Amino acid sequence: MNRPSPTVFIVDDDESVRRALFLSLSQRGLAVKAYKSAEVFLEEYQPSQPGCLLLDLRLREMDGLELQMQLKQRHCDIPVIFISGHGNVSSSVSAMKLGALDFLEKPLSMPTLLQRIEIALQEDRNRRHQHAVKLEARSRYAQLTAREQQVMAMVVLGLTNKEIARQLKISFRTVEKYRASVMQKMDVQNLAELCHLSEMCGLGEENIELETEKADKER
Amino acid sequence: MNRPSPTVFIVDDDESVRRALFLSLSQRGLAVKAYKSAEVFLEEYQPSQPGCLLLDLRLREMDGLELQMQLKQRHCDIPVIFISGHGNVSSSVSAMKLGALDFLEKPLSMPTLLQRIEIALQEDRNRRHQHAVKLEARSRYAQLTAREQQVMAMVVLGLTNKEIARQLKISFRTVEKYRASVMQKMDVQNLAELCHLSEMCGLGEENIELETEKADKER
DNA sequence: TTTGTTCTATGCAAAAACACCCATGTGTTA
DNA sequence: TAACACATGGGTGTTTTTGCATAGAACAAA
Repeated sequence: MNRPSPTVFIVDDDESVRRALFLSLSQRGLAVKAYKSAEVFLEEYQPSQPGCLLLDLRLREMDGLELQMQLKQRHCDIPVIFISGHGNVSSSVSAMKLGALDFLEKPLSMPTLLQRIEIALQEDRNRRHQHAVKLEARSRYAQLTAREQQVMAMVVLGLTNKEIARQLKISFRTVEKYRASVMQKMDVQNLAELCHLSEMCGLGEENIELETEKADKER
Repeated sequence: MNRPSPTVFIVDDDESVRRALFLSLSQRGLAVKAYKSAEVFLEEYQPSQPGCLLLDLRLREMDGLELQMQLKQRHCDIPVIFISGHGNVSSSVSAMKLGALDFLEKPLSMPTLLQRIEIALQEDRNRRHQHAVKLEARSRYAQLTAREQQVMAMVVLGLTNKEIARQLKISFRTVEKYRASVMQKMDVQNLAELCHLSEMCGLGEENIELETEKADKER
């Protein structure tokens, strides 16, 4: 697989700004792509492409905040640096509350911008790594059968095979079987790793419904 | 133990603003305490006191951002709502990056303010709950002996007693003993719970140093 | 219809964890 | 010195987990 190099995406409706940024950033060895509107960017952007987004607050049709929300809705968590000529406090606070990494005002100081871009690209690497780990675990989890998912959820809660068997009203030995399948399919060597994976990726919280433990006498 | 009711702390150097806010908020049944400077607040504030902080950006000596940083340094994570008469984008962005919950501009809309205060108080409850859980776990962890902490770290990584024994160059039986102590002192019933606790509270990542597993032949 | 997957159940044996009991040596502290 | 906490080792026995092998019933897909 080829690793695309991180790209600085620019969305600004001012042609001269786009050109200036494009030149300065390219000159420093960064890959740059510029768009004149949020709509065009949304159309073309591939979430698999690593990078960060320099986003102008005020745009013709869809404005910067709206684009940010759209990206959020589509679960694109590319780091966003807002850039604004006539930004006010209210919009900058909204942007930050929505998760923007930074909010810079024109005229831009090139050293500052470059530094923030560095931070944003690093943040992107971190997020992508986290995301990859999560995806990998989720894909393995998806390969478990319904029963196996149930058993896994209970195992991670610390129930013993016998307790699980009672809850599910199946044989103790059958639970052992499922448990072994889970360990194999999730590709973990021990309970601790399974717990770790489960916590990291928030797996299995949905399909458990425990009875309230009536008589624990019969073992 | 008596549960102090959540308090809205106000730090503003304008006497009339303090009085106005005090009155409006008290009227709505909120406990309010007002301070005329960051210094006085820092002096009097007890981190154990639940609530939120309405903080004026511009103050005479220490300004709002400086106070926010001071609080952060002292690990007080009281939710902060900034209030500013002549705030600019740059300071509002700094405040948000430092973790402020919100940043409102004067003149204040009372319904908005009340709504944000509600959010802040809820956030405070959440943070305090999290913090209490963490403290409880950490205090139990602190009662473990050095050896027990080492063993716990390895157990949570999924090592078996035999593997741990090899790493620490002590007897397998001794490890069993430590492991049992850990489970008892940490007050958990099974490995899953211990892992959960450890992940939640970031315990034990410091005192492990594993060898690189040379020959696994001798068991 | 055959093939494949899933859910179910069981037998057997080894490994691991857990729960009691015991003891020794080495410090620190009252 | 006596009491105490800690690290260390061991005995014995139970419970739990794990690995491997077998196998029937239900159901869906080829």
